[in-house]
Amino acid sequence: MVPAPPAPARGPISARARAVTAAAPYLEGLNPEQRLAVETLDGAVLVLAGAGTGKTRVLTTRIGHIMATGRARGSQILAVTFTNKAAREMKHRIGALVGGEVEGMPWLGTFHSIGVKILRRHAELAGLKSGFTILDTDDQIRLLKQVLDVASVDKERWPARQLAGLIDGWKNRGQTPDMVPKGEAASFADGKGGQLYAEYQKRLKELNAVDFGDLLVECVRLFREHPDVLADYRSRFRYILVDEYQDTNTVQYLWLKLLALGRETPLVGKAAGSDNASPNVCCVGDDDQSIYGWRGAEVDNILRFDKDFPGATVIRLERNYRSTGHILAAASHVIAMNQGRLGKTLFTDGVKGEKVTVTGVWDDTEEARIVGDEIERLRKGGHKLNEIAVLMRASFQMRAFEDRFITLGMPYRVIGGPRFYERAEIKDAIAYLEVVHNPTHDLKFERIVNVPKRGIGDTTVHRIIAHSRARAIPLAIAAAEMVQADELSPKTRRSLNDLLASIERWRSRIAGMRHTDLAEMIFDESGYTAMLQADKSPQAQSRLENLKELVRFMHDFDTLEGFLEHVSLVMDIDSGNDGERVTLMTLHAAKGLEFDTVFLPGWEEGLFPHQRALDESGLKGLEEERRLAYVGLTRAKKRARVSFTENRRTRGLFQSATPSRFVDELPEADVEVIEAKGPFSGAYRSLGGGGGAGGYGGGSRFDNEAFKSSYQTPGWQRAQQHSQQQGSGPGQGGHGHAHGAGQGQAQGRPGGTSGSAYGAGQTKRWPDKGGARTPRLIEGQVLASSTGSASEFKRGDRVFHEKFGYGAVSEVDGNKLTVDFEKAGQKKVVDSFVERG
DNA sequence: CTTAGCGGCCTTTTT
DNA sequence: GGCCGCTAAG
Repeated sequence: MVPAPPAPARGPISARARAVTAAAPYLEGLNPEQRLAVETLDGAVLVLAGAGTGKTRVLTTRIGHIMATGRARGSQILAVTFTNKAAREMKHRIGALVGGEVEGMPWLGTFHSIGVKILRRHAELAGLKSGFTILDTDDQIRLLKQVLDVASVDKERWPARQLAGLIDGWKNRGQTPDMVPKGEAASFADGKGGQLYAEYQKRLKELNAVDFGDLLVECVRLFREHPDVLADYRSRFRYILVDEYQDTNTVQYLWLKLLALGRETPLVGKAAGSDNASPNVCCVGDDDQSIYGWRGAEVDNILRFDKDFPGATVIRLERNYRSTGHILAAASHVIAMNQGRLGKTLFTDGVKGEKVTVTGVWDDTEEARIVGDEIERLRKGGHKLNEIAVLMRASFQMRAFEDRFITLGMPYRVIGGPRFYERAEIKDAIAYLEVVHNPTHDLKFERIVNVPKRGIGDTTVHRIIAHSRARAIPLAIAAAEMVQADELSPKTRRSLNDLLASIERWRSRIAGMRHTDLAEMIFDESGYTAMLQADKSPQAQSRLENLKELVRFMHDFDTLEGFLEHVSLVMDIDSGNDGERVTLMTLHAAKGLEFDTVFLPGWEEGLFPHQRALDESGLKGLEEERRLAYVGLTRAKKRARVSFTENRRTRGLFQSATPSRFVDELPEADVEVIEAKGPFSGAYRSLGGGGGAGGYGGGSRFDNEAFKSSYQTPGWQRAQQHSQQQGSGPGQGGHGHAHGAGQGQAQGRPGGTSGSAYGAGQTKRWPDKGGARTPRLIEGQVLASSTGSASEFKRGDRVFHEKFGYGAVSEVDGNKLTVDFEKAGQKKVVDSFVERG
């Protein structure tokens, strides 16, 4: 049911608020709805903020307003976000608003960071010691493996990962081992699922550790079991604000309800306003942008807000300040196909702007090519590369774009690859630091005990673990005891002893030297740096760089301890990633961002909507996929470019694809069909042309029939011939090597190489250079022959490339090089992307 | 203890 | 087609 439109602010509240307004410049420039959202301070408020309607501004202004009106001090406001990034942004903006640092808001943070804060204060009540450690996903898996071992579960059939997923899911729903539904608990390891979960929790307690899920589950338990503690927080938090409410999962929801209402169920049938606990809770979100159902988010939370908080004020922000008319209309039309939504109608006063374009192409290579060409064109027209993004459904799609951009010399950055703290070398490094800081951190100890390899293998580790279990002591102590005894072979014994001695030695230096120097010392003396230096693989270099980056980052902290506390929670680093670059990322990663021009490739059935979402979640899954389409479109300020391929390469082989149903859901009036200008566009062109001008003659414009028939056209056949020639042609064969998805290259190239090395205006375009020089046109080659400047490299030079590693130059053409990479095969690259190897 | 080779998996991802 | 994780051989 769609809640009634918001009633205007009433009585004394508005009067009071208005009185303030005169002296509150921050309220100026807000539209009426935004202002209402800022000024409705009493009771529960749900702000439905459509894409680009000024959500963050409302949230931050509201906080500023609460403080400015003296209703509460910063320390009495609880403001939760999902990501550290969002928390940072909010802090920053409130700071700008209030003028000054936001030291006064200790309770602004992520659900998890606030959860830790609360748990640390009452650790004993939660059955923990105050210095408990927080396990990351890696530690979690490690621990689960041990649990599976002890229970002698076949790890082949029942991987620890899967159990981790299940436990995560249970924790997301706030279920402790005894609360897990029997059927579900039985679904793992022949009915042992529940037991294993219980065992895992027991081990966590023994280790004085919690995982991410526990930060909330344990908090909820604390609140339930200790009403006095809950009451304390309830009186402390006069105002509660929640960002991205549509993304909350069940524990977060319970957590909030306990804090806001003091109980988990709303008063049924009671007059809402009479509840003098008066939860001043304000949730901001957009049901249409709920795209995290698969990791436990419950859209229902936002859909039933007014049932949880009877009498809640619902305010809709529908005035969009981001996108031009056609884009907004297209997005709205698509999202309107969804059933379960609260319903909003976004509008804009701005210009209609350009229509959303739809282009069908032959395959992913051509798709990347037309996108690259268009970006080239836009850049020449003065478009900022930072204002361009390519948003895709799945990360494997990025490959084609990266390849193409490298060929073009187009600077790009990838967001959402493996993040900094997820890289193996960083985890190793942090594990060392953690062990030095706290030698009883068993999982970290286990991680580094044989990295770099020092002859302490699985058997030894297992014996240490067994010993530590038997005596209920930490691994490091167990190891020390075993070194004293004659348990181990002399070699192992010595090696282990050296390690333990080193740890002690480093530990004794904590107080005496700068933590950054200590870190360097540790990486050096442990042999870790030496290991990377000895590593000839192409990634080793950037790994060393990452370590340096880590040490640089440590400078921001005063102590080792401070640094470690930070990283256990914040798996994120703000690295200077500046410079003009095109952004490549997934649709998920794009939520909350905006760009002038947005490319949306891969709109094909099976990929988007993703087949798996459909199979596993049916209509619900489809609607979430549709919301993803909505999120994608609404990222665009001025230009949105949708494309789909007719042939998608999956698992190495080509499969013909059908355009996404979402393409058909775009409203005719706001869309323009564009022909691909490449040589492979025959099929689509025939469709667009054959279907009548515009191609919108009712029914599906892109359905299978149309495509089937187009397969007979000359264009298609030509294209097919082409692709066959290409497939076997030189320079194409290299496709598919060495991408090493996520090998620390996630940032694209490091600074230094500049896109400007690639002279604009020198590019000759398809297809004018036809068969004159080569019978087959191989992409990249035309470009390769067209640049004037001579390269500093010559045939036979050995070079190093950030992404492809080492190789030898086999051909030089202007500033384009053909290089035979040792690992990656033959690639064409721009010389500015390589250095002498 | 290390390394090579084989088999299974393959959407999205924060804390 | 490629990567990760595990197992079995050296």
